[in-house]
Amino acid sequence: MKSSVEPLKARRIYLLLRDRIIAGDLPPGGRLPGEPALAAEHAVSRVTVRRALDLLEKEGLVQRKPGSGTFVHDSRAVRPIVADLSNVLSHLIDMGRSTDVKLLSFGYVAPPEAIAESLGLKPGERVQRSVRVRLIDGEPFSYLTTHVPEWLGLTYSEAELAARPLLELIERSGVKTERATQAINATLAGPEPAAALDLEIGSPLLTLTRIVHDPSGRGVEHLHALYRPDRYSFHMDLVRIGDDGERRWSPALGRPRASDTAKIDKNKAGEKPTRGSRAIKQRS
Amino acid sequence: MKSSVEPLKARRIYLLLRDRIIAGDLPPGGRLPGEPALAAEHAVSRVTVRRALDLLEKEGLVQRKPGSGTFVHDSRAVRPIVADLSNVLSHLIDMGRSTDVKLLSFGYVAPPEAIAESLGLKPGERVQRSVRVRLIDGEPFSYLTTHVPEWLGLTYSEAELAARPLLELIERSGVKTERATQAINATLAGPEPAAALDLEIGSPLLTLTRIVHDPSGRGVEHLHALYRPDRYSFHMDLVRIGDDGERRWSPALGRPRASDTAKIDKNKAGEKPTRGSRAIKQRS
DNA sequence: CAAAGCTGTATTATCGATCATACAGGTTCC
DNA sequence: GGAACCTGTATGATCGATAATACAGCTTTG
Repeated sequence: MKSSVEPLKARRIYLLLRDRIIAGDLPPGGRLPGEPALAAEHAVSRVTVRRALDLLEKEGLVQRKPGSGTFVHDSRAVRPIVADLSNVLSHLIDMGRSTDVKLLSFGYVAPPEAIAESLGLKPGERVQRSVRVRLIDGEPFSYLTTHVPEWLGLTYSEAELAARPLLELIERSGVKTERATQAINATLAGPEPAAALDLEIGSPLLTLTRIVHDPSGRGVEHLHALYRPDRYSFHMDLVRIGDDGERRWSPALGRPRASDTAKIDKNKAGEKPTRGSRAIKQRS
Repeated sequence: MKSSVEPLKARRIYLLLRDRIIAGDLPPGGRLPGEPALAAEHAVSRVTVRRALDLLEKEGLVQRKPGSGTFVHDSRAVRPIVADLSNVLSHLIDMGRSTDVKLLSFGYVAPPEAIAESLGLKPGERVQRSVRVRLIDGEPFSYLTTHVPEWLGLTYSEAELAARPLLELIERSGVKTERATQAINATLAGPEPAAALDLEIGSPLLTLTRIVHDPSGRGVEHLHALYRPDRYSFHMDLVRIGDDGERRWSPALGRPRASDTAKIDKNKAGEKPTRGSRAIKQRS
């Protein structure tokens, strides 16, 4: 299998430029540095820069004008979904966007040690492992791997997992969930997540690891979520707390404010604002 | 300038394996899949897998035993620093670790449009831009770019910025800061952050963008922070809120608990990804 | 108009990552 | 002991991304 050697320097430049565009660092409509300048900046040949720009153009992020320059295309194509800290997407649903879940894998396995430890399992105990992909408007944006102790996983079926939020199933079994800890980090896309999220291997991803505990402190769910950063990000409002000598911030609680939800998806179908429709809150 | 073509497939596999090890997916002390298996899994030749393992071994993350296998080195290598939501590092300092700040760049410039907008600046207004790197125990872990309206930036000197927290300087000028919004995301390291954080270009990074407002809602600081995910991550405790039909989480307030702070970075692992000089050959 | 800068296009050459293959020598386990 | 793993090592060939260079045609600017 000879397979292809991918254009990696070029792709990297593509990704970097793409990031800057999405981040708004390069103003929409503005001109980016000339090809020779970019070549020098990244210490590559102009040919390579050219290939990166080809990709950007093919994705519609950029428009080239011969003799003039290369410009950031106005229609800001990609704006991330906004989620608050608790990872709630309900306001998305309120806005009439459809989310969907695909179950990629389901089964009972021996857990990796780190997961066994975080769930407080005894050696030898097995877990239910599931991998799901969440879509919004048909596009995948998150890749969820969950591990649940076997005794708990057996209280629901594969079909139920595909259809209903895991947390709901857990509670249905009588387990109370009141506390959780989570960590947010970044990583690179491996082969499976890349395929599921429609990304290149090596693309950056946001990660969220959450461990849910029942009132006794026992771990009942281990969630590992990977998010496409161009389609998802965490937002939060902060307020100052502590005495004025102390420079501390604290998350502002309460429902997402109007200004937050307003940021969602600017140009995509300016639907009616906040229809109090029924909620199919899907979440994990 | 021919310069080198980097071993990119190999490096990618290296990064992916490294991630899995750090994440604890591959249990410390455990054996990883054989070289032929890894080669098949990533659809590359064994030689390439080998190169990835060479890097892991050189960093001490892995130990190879001829005839037996390749094992995850026990000394739990790199534990990220834990920060709570408000991005407070004070507990680190409490623990006797030394943090340091290096000022890389300081000046007054015309802001990118996105920043001007977020700070609510009038067209033509200039901003003070600074780039700083934060170190812990001598190792860089975050790359901070701040933009402050010119009128505010002029109230302190470059030397003061290098020595004192920006927020303190802002308050000293009489501006009150009570609210902020922030977003967390992921991206890839560009040339400058990569150099400053001692990373390869294309490494994954955690990003934090925070905009601080004064009581009138005027933006007074735009902070863009990049974090090395192997040295820094966000942690938080969550509690359930809402009526029981509602599956919502809310961050638990209060100071970081002991169990959190205990997780901080155990032993420092070494060696930057060596990879020769190449690259940053600025030829402006 | 003319200079300067830009993108489009073409050609040639190089170099190194990667592949495919083979064999040596150690370990594990039955 | 011996089969079946594993890592270590060596080899030659390939192939494609990248570099270097040159020139065309267009646009902008003074």
